[in-house]
Amino acid sequence: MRAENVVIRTPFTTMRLVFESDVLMSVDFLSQEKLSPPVSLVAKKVCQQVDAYCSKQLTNLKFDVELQAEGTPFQQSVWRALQKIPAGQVLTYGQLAQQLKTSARAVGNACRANPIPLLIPCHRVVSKSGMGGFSGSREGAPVKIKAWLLEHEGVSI
DNA sequence: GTAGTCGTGCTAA
DNA sequence: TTAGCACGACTAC
Repeated sequence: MRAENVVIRTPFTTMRLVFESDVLMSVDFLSQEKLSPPVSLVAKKVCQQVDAYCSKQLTNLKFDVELQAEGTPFQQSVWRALQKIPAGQVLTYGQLAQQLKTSARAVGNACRANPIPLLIPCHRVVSKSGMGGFSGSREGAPVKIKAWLLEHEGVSI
């Protein structure tokens, strides 16, 4: 299996994208790491699209890259619903739970398990009483990244 | 208004 | 089976 780790810098943080055989497997946010430019055609294309997103040329990210987010059937259904939320629009955990006929906490759990934040836009789901968490955390740097992304898309919480 | 409590749906161990 | 969650509703003060 061909694996590729790409580390790029964005205006909000440094991102690591992990590809396996031209399929994007996971994305994580790093405070600091040596950059590692994309090599494969697919990785280059994704990085260009992330750049375009960051420079507001393409705030509504629709990546034509294959994603493979591994999770339970329930998590997959939540992630599919997340990908349908357009840029600039946010839903609360409760609203999304209502759509999926489940509970807000269950949606939060699925969001926490999202291995590909940004491309699966879990930042567009917020708590009824505030920002909610991001990237597995309810406070600190991840939440600041979430705030940046929402502000970038023209959403104020 | 806000802090505390509990119900909820789901996952992982 | 049980503990732990990126939540929300309800209650008491």
